Amino acid sequence: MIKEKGQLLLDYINRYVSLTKEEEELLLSKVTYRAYLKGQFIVQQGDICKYECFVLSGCTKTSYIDGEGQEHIVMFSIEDWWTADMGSFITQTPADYNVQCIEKTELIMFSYDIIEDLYTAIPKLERFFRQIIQKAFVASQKRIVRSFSLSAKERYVYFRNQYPKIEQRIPQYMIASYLGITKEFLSKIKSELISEQ
Amino acid sequence: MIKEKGQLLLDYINRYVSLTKEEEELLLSKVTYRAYLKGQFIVQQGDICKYECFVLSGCTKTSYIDGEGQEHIVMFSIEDWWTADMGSFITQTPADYNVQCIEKTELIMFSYDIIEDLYTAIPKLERFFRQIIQKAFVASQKRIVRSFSLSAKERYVYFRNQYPKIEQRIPQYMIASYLGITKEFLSKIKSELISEQ
DNA sequence: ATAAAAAGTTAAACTAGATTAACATGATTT
DNA sequence: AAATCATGTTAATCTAGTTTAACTTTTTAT
Repeated sequence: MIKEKGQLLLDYINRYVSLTKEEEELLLSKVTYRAYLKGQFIVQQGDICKYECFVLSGCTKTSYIDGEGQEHIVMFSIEDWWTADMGSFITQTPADYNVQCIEKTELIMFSYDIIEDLYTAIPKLERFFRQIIQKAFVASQKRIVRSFSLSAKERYVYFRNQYPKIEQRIPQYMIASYLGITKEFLSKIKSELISEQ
Repeated sequence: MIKEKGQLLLDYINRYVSLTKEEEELLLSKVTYRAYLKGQFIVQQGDICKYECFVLSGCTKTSYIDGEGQEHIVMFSIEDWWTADMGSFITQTPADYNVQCIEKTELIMFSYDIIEDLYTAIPKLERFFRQIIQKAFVASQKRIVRSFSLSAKERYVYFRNQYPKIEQRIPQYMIASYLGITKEFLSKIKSELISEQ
């Protein structure tokens, strides 16, 4: 299974660094393939997050339940992206977030216990992860900027343009949560956008 | 100069990885010490950001000027932290942010042209930067969560508790900008907090 | 096919925070 | 010491987005 599915991961990694055949084999021998059903949790708030996961197919949401029991979605992860509670993973302390599948989702999982060995055996992976985390950090900073320099409507239009494929696959109330607004207000925004042209 | 000032940087790095004496010397021979005056810019919106900077002393703000000419502060960096426009640095494209000193500030600068050589010569640095960027990413995600699950007053109280030292050093209108509110509203929040007890 | 549950819509009343504007205090320069 | 400029305050008015609640549409399960 991992042989067959692993190629997608290798292709992805090789966009950043070039692994030798031996390194590729070693890597695939250390990671785990797993499929989750829609609704299943990869991480639950309070768990110790044991895995960094590469998404082969499907979609997950990373969310936070606040004091009033309200869910706030922090990110979606689709094919060719990563999912985990990074904070919990790197410190091995209880997770702040839930990671839940909103479609049937296939993952390749890097466990905490083996990732250090992998870094030692394949130093290029350290570079690879540094690069993708740098990109994730930059994206996260840009999201903060958008959250205070754009109105809700502008953020929605930005989201729709940036992630046209995601929008089709996700219920609207989750998009509202990701944008930091209520589902009612998103509904209003959408009807305004329609009547605008 | 770098000999004398560099020890702070080495101490910081050695909290994450252990460098040999030779690696320490090589590192210090490749980086640059520089002092900026209050008000000077390290990066200006539109520049290509050439340096990742470690802050030895002083304080910088990283901010964004929006379409209406409003400044939005994305982060402050003080002693023992980093400053740059990471997005511009990693892609060598024009910066979205200004990085400006709000005090006299001493830096150690890692230039884009030498950092790749350093990674090659000292692979441990790759690990070091991976680790600090992971931490920065986690902090950035947490800030997004706070921005939509806390009120302005709660965010201010959080900031005050989290960064008591920074608050004293920074004009209030910059704190308001960082919190994503107007200076007038922060003023109101402060007077409410005083009358509350 | 039907019922039940989940997701989306609309509209009225409300509130956190913005805007405007006038004033107060403090710091810097001459 | 006065003048200027940057920073901070207060209060009235306004608005983007929330809340509540009733209703409609779509999806899922039986």
